[in-house]
Amino acid sequence: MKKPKRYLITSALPYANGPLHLGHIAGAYLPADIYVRYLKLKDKDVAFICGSDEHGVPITLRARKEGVSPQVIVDKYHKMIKTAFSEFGIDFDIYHRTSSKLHHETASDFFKTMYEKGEFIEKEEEQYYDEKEKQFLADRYITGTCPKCGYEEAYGDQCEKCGTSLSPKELKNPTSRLSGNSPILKKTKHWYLPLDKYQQEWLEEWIDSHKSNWKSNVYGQCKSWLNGGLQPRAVTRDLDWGVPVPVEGYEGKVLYVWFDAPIGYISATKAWAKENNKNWKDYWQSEDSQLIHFIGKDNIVFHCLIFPAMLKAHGNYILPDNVPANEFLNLEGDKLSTSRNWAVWIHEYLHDFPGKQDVLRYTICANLPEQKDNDFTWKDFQNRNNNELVAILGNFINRTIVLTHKHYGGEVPERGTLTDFDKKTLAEMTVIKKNLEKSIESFRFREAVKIAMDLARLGNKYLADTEPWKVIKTDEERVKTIMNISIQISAALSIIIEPFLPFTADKLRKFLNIEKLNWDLAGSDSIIEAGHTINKANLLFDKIEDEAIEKQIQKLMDSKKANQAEQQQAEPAKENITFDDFVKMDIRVGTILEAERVPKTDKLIKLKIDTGIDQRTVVSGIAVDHKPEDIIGKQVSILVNLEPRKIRGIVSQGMILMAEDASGKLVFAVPEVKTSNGASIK
RNA sequence: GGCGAGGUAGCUCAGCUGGUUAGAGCGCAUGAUUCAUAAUCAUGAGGCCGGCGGUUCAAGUCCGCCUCUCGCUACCA
Repeated sequence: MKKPKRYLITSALPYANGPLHLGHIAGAYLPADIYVRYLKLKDKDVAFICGSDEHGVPITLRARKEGVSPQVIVDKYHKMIKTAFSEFGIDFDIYHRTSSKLHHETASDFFKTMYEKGEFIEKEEEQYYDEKEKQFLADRYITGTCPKCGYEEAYGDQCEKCGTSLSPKELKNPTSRLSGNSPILKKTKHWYLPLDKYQQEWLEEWIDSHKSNWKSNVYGQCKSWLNGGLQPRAVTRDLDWGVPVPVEGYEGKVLYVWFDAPIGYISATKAWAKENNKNWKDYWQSEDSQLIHFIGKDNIVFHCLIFPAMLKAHGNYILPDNVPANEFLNLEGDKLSTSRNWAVWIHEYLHDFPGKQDVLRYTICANLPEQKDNDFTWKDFQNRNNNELVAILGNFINRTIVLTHKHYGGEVPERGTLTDFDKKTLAEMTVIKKNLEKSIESFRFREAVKIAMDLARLGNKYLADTEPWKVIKTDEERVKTIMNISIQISAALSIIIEPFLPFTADKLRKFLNIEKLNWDLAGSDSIIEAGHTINKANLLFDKIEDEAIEKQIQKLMDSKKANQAEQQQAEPAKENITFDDFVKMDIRVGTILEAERVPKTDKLIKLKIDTGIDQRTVVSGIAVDHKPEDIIGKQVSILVNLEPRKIRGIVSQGMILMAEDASGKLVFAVPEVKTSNGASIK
């Protein structure tokens, strides 16, 4: 493949609804930053683009809950996220935002072009409308009684109590969360992106063409979606927070956030180009540019299927050359979770470990979930620091600088005749540089960072084998050569660690008293000339003691405890009902006569129950905790006058009463001693 | 249940289109060494490459079945 003239690198836009954590960094930001720093060291023309995704319903809901405008929410998190990135050394060329005017214009124009080309399908449907607030209601803006479990606070898209996904029209007694009134059904028009059509026309073929150069997890995910058959996807929705739909007569509609967010890459590029006297079209609309999206696996469908479909439908745009999505990073064996506070927050890390950005960058990089989910532990963080950064890299630099000062007052000595071992070592440097390039260019960053450390290992080995501290007593000339070469290795290190450890590289350059050097110099055997004076060194890395690590682990244990406490807290009682309401329920004692798993389901068991009144079939979602053969003959409590319901094609007549704890474990609610079938429970 | 990704040394992972005694880092053991933050260097121990069957002269690598983990999805009143 021909070399691209310029690179357009994007990292997933973080949602401006919470702070950044470890998982974000590992997924989309650190790999991108490493890649970009590498390209820039090679003097490539690169635009590294990111920004906050500031639209969408969760932000409006949070705003409403906190009694402020959505803008206040996004301003807060945008600033927080931007600061965290910048302090952590994730060096975007621009960190833009989708609430900006430029973005609104860009997204609006993008839609308009597609609209005028007739790319969209129009559909008119009935949707709930709040007459008082004069607006259509997004799914999350409607609550009502869940048709399945009777929970009264179910949302329009999902019942939080029973987990069922719903559509607003299924809710009983729908209520607007805006005004508290009952909404009415009103016709509304929306535009859809015909992904099914694109799939047939070119999308599937295009994905297939990337089978060999995309990562298997990425390609596999795409195929999974394509096999399921893509469906037209609504581009617009009725909401007041977002980019307004630029069609006359359709005020009060905005672009769906999935549509407007990726356009954020384009608007951010425009903003950057303007500030830097560049032409944004060179990056987005020129075939000799290469577009790469760095994302986490949750974003694969948007960046590999939907956004390319948008770009192609719009016309003129290039499509991504690669989408190196990472899997997920876990923390101490558990999934990262914002709501459960199971995370390492970047702003907290920066506070707890000042000046140690590179230690975390290194640990994350060495553990990047490139092929599969991976685990971050604080113990590993400490080990990586103490046994690798301190012992191998920091130590080599320190040895070299101390020796140079001890014998030569900090002046780089002349090199004499090279021995075979010298030559071999210098040749090895070149090999390391080449391997490193190969790894980075194929997005294998954990391998890359290991190779970079190999250069420091090479340095330590060189010193151990040449023993300058011994040779100085017998052959002073020889030691000059040894130290000269050690200095060259140190200088090469200052270059090749820059993508991974930019803060350390900077420190090292100060020790060596040099400027930032071009990548290709790393393969040279004389980066620093003899006679150059280096500075005195302090330490590149400090040891991290057990206490610091224990403190972090304790922090996590505390949030685990807090979560458990929250889980154990019983839910508040439901609204009072009358005795009449209660007696409407006919609960009986019954005996399980037969039990068998419902095929092709995980949870369902089909039961035959003797209720005393009759024998009937009940389907129950208990297979996770109970085996069919264990429960035959068991007495249970059964609600017998529940409306029959078809589940997986089987008519279920009634409901077995179960006690469910916070973890979801189910146990039977049964009579204390055996009693007769049909006995009434009241 | 369907789809996708994984299951390789104590731990974290490489092993590309099948080819000589299966690799790395950390950890562990032994030895060497002192310029260096008790850091470094060398050597070594440690693997029925999740299980079973098949294709092949040859399989960690290809095919089938099973099993476990993760994700998406269906199901749960």
